[in-house]
Amino acid sequence: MLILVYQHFFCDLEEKLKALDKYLNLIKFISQYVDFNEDDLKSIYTKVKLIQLKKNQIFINEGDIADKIAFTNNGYLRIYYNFDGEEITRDITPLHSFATALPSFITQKPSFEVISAITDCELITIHRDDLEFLYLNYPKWERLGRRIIEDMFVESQRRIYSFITETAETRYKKLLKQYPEMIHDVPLKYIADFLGIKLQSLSRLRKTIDW
Amino acid sequence: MLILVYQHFFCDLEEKLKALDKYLNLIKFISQYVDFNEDDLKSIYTKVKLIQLKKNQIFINEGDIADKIAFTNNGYLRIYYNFDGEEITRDITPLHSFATALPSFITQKPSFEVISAITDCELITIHRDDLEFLYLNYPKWERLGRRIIEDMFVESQRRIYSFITETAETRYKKLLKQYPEMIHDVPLKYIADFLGIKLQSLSRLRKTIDW
DNA sequence: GCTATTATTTAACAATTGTTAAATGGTTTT
DNA sequence: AAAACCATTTAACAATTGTTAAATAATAGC
Repeated sequence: MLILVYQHFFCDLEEKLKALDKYLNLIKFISQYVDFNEDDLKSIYTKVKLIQLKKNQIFINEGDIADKIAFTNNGYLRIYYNFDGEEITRDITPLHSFATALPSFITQKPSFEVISAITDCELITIHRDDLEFLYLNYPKWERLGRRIIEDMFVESQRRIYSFITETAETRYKKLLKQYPEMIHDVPLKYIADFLGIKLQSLSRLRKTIDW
Repeated sequence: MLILVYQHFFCDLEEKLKALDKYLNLIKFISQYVDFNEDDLKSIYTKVKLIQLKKNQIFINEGDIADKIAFTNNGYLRIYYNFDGEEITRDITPLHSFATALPSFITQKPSFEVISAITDCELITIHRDDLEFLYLNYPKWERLGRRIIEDMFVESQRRIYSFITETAETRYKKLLKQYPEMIHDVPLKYIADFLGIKLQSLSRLRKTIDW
């Protein structure tokens, strides 16, 4: 089905190949949720933008009004905020997932959260107005948005369970198991934050793990 | 606006008053998100069911396939699962909010989570099929669903920040501040779970708090 | 390659939270 | 009212995590 969509979607070969290269991950991700035909996909094709971020470059800054969402085509983003003079990383986006500073995106008030690139990143972005346009004009897109955020909520709840029931060591082991490549690209200080412990505690914990 | 809707919505006085009594909280909640007219509201009026739960009665059990969502018209629900022979409470629903075992509700697989009544509860419930019907036939409902779950996600992320940056004492103080009435109706063991600490630790912490 | 910078580790000690077990207090049932 | 049950507190000790400070390792810039 996915292949079929692809074949009909892009008219000429060159464009087809270029788009395949660029948007395959996004289309794969979307197709998990809603069964899109070529017209549905066309509706987004003109709306999205492909951007590159260098390591440590900021996608959404503190005080910005978040007006775009990113899909990580490549690389890792982190979401953090400044707390007591320190940066507290709340989330590290897995490859091929969505991120924005949602409180600001929803309310259109200045963001307290910052989103920046841990590694060099390639992002597929869509502007809030365009997304809103899709939501209002294509019920399927609204449905897609709802389903994606539902899954993000469930994952978030799973993480809360892990804070309640698991030790930091267990959380670390499970993170490694779930995202084994992450450890190569993401500095430990961000991972420590994500796990809810201090960098030094993570380091100590890593030393004493018996696998 | 809300009043206006009400006036047009219900034809005869008796029905109007009864419904006002029953569904006011729900309609208030919904109206925060989407501007509904009387027709929109009518679309739900025939779909929802009002049910009463006694204290400790179960709304969705482990192994059930979650096929309904609850709005807490009155009383407190808790969401927990059985972990290592113990019940781990992940969430306590505030008054006038939605709850379901979402992973099961989404996937239609047996629920690992249990939802039960902490106090006597009055719930407004809607069946999954009916909600699905509303989603598919009324874009506004899909929109409502998306916006509610977005807010739930944001709240969930806020809680993750609190696990990362705050001590249990701070989390407890903030909970008291946010939901001062909760402490009267909800046993401390559930609150301890919610905060991610043991009952005994919460008790110790309560003793040493300097306000 | 050398230097400066950043990332990670190490260690000693402090604070917080968990564990176990028992006591106290409150409610419900009989 | 007494008994049984559940909720909460208390306490001693254990385990985990935080704090501070420094050493070592790795990386980036020159």
